[in-house]
Amino acid sequence: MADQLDARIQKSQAALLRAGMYLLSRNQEASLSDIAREAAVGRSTLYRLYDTKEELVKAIAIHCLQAFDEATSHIEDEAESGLHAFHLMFKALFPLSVEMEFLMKVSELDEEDPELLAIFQQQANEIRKLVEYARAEGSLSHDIPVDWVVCLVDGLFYTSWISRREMPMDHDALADLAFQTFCHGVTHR
Amino acid sequence: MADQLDARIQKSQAALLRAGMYLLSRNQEASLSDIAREAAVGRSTLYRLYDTKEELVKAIAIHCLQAFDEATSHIEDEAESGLHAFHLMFKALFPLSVEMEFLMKVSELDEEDPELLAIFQQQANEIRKLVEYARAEGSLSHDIPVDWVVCLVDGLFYTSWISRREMPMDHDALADLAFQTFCHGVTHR
DNA sequence: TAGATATGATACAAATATGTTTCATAAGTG
DNA sequence: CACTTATGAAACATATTTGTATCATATCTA
Repeated sequence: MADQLDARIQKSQAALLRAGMYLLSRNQEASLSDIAREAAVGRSTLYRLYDTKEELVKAIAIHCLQAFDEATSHIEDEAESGLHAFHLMFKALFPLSVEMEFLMKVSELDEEDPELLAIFQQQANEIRKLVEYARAEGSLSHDIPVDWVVCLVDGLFYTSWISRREMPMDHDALADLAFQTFCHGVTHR
Repeated sequence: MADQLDARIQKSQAALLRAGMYLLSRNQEASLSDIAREAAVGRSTLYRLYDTKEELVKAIAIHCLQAFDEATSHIEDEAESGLHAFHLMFKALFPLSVEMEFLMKVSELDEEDPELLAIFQQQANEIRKLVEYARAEGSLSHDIPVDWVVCLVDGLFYTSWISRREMPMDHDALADLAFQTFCHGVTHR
């Protein structure tokens, strides 16, 4: 059960996923020609590996979600509390800013494909479970709805990647800021 | 100096701005045919009033920014403190969710046009001034950078409009939630 | 090394979007 | 009401993009 794929295919696929993620996250209207050029791969090869544009987008999205899963898989074991899990999550996911940006844009666009939708919802559900755990733990204020907290997590992801355009900052420091904001807001105590 | 514009032009323009704002905020790839159809206006008329697609987008963006200015103009007088101004701002701007969504998407896309860029930066600057005022007032924590707070405001706008997709909620209640989060985060005190 | 297979270049077809022009008709204006 | 002007429909040209097919060449595998 070694890798069944030709080395050339693996290389092309990796290059296309990377280029597609990069270009499409910056500009949804990027063409397949653009992506092939950025990947330094012939346009024919792109169409050979992905029948349609949708298929490429889906492959990239799945790739991003896998990266997320890998980056967060350790949290379950390491987290000492529900709140701590959020801190670890910010630290784990902020470095994946390109993946984050891509998924944010695609998740708005691609509401047709049931397969993708299922993965998105699964991802959202994991955050929701985290929120509910922290709430049950007594860490979260009770007059704040679970739904809002779930959205706030996404909102802090968004905050972090727009802030990286303005202030060049360490991913880790950004995660600390987001976590502090999440817990206590930004006012003087 | 009465309105120099024919009533028909005014009506067409208003319909096109509205339809364009609506469709483009949901899907950046909406075509001019789509927009004309949504506006119940002939495609020829669209091209007569806006030479290019860029011009239409710019007109919509300016329209949105004007709406923002109008909605927030009262804050300067009414705000009793720097923090209170943020609360008023959330209350004033959250109802403009379509305008907000449009501007967020366009501001990422349209980084060429200097005129638009200038308006965006002016808008961002007003938020920055608000943040700096609140900081000088002693309301904001000193170990949190001004840049982060500025981005957080945008992030809470984002949070609010994704939350409206999941939980149907009053704009006003949403603004309260955002303000509370801004001030104290979401943890139990 | 020999055979299998992925690749890039090219040409091609079809669909779609942008932008222009024309003209009879409808609507506002004075 | 008479006149001016905006409108919608249609035809048209152009550019871009998607997707397919072919074929000589380069690269991997066994």
